[in-house]
Amino acid sequence: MSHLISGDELEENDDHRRRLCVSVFHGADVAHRVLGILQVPRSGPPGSRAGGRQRSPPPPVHRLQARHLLRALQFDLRSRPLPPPIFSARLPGGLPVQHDDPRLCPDWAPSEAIAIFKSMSSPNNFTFPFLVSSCAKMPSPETGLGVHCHIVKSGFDSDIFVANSLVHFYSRFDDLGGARQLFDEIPDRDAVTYNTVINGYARAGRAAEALSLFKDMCQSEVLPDAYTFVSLLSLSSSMADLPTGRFIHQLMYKNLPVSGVLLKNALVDMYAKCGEMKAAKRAFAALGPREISAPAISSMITGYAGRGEVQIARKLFDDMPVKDSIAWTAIIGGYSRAGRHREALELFLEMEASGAEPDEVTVSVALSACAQAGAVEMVKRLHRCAEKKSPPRRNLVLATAIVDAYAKCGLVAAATDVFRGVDGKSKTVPLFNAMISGLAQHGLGVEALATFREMAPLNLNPDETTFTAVLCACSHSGLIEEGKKIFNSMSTDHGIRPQLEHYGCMVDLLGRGGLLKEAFGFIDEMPIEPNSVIWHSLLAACRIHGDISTGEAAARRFLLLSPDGGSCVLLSGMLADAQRWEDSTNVRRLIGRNGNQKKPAGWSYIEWNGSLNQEIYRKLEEMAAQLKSAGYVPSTERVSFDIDEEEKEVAVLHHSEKLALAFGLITVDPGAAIRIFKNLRLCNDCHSSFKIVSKAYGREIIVRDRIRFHHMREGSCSCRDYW
DNA sequence: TTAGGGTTAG
Repeated sequence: MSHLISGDELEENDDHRRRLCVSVFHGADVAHRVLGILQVPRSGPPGSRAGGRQRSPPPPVHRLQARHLLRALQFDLRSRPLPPPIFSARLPGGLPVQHDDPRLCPDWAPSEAIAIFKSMSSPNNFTFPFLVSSCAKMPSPETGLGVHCHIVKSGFDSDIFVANSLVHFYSRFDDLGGARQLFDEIPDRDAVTYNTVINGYARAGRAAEALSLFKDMCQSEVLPDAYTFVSLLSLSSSMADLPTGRFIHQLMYKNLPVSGVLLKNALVDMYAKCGEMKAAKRAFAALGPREISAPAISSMITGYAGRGEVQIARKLFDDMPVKDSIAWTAIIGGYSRAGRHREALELFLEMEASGAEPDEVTVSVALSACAQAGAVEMVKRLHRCAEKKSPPRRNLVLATAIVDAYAKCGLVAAATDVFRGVDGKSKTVPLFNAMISGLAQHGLGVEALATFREMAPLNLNPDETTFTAVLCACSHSGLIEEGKKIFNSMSTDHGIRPQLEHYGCMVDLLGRGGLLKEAFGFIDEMPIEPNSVIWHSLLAACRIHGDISTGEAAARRFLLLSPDGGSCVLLSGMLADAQRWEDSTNVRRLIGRNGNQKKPAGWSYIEWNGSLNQEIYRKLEEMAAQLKSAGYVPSTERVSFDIDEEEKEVAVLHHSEKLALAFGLITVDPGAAIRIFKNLRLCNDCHSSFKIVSKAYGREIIVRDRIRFHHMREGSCSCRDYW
């Protein structure tokens, strides 16, 4: 189309218009342009006649034309000839891999499709499926709900195609109740009807309902097809449920030839997600040369990375000549899940440099790596990047990731700003969870509870994660009564049965608050079996409060569940506190004999000019001495055994966080906070010496340890020495 | 004398 034709000209020249409509068959990109030229008039909602009563309305688009346009707008890969393979990759086993460009799907124009519909003279049962499907692609369900009314009024809802598209529409907007109701009302359900609802359940993780419906389907006249199996395999993948996945595979094997790229990919994905890489590799090898595509490779990357085999995943990734954003995200997420956050972030930078466009999932995954690594400057950068591309106030996935990352990096105020920037009505449960949990980590219990109370007026139902965050907030801030009330309200008001982690929070809450006997009784009355973590938590509380008898009882229960001696350093430390040196030594000997588990090495790091420096040890040996000469006297009157993770370190002076602090004192601008990230818990000595330093040097020090944040200023800490 | 609905990878 070398020149543009004005809408007026077209209205006078119907023939010309028809020719344009025919050209629509070349694809939706062309259709898009045609629509721009046609300037389809805006009109009222379906069912109202506002559109038809406009003054001098343009001639309505003929039904046939509209159908062609609608079809073109829905044009997707299925109707395109398979493009030639554009690259080849190689599996570790040496299998050649070819890939078809998966990103040929043109821009969607659902709103234009709807506009076309509104100008139609008489839509029929062939029109509605297109229309409803367009409505299912809209950001919100309003239009589709209007269309549904229109369909019911015009009686087309009895058409199976129309009904199926409506079932899909409800399912897409997560209204599975609505979808199921429609499903139940359809007298002659076909495979598509079943598939649509099964897929809806599968995507929502409602495995039992999906499988039960599948069973109904098998017992009915309707036979499952490839679509059914794709959904069921996808369900097994997302739940990492290997037995179910295998069962589905067997059924498939008996009942239909495994054909079609999607089904084969789904099989690869199922085995990969279940960590069954041998079977995944077999399924991958069964792909034809033209079937090996980005989805299959991405599944393999995720599978290998998930098992910690990052090198194999990396090799697969490196061999992809064309890497789409999903493959990039898979490998970045793979490094991050393996704890290699810094490499994950380096890959993200590489992705940007390569010209590939990170999408919202890529940015979220990178943010999560930042959050784990404490990469403050990178979070700020990603936030700026998101503001440009898809502002978090409207993109809830990004908003949630940013709130989480800011909070985990110690910038709780920045997290709050982003959270407040999201319109109340748009806020989601995960967003609230990120915010509440962030406030909890910073010991801002009152603020966390206030945020929690904002949920009910917005009709948001807190989930398991919300309660974990809220109870954690109570625990970190010593809000015992509030915590108890909220815990009890879980089952009475919200219908959520407390899980082990919630019981754990309660034990922590009671224990830290000194209610050790109550905590003990609480554990004994738990309806689910307590694990060693719960007893350990009580043991830790007993040590804080110096309650040896309860501590010994807790230690006995702990040992029953964790006979390798695990963290009995706590008990030994507690006995040492009580000056029962002999007992303490005996316990430590016992640990020496049985406790052969490897402890992670302690590390801290601090960001300097935005770059992460994990090798501060070497760099900072000299700095420690300098710190000492500046008047800092290490307090060694209580060398705690609680610092089991770092017991190999000879002296508390050499704790990595102290070195990081020394480095921070020298390198961080006066006036700016010194932010330190530590993988383990801050020990007593470091905690008290940091407070001294904050006063002596007039610096704000923010430390993130394994459990929470400590904001230290003027000689005191935000945790009020309660952590 | 047709056409239309539902599926895979982070």
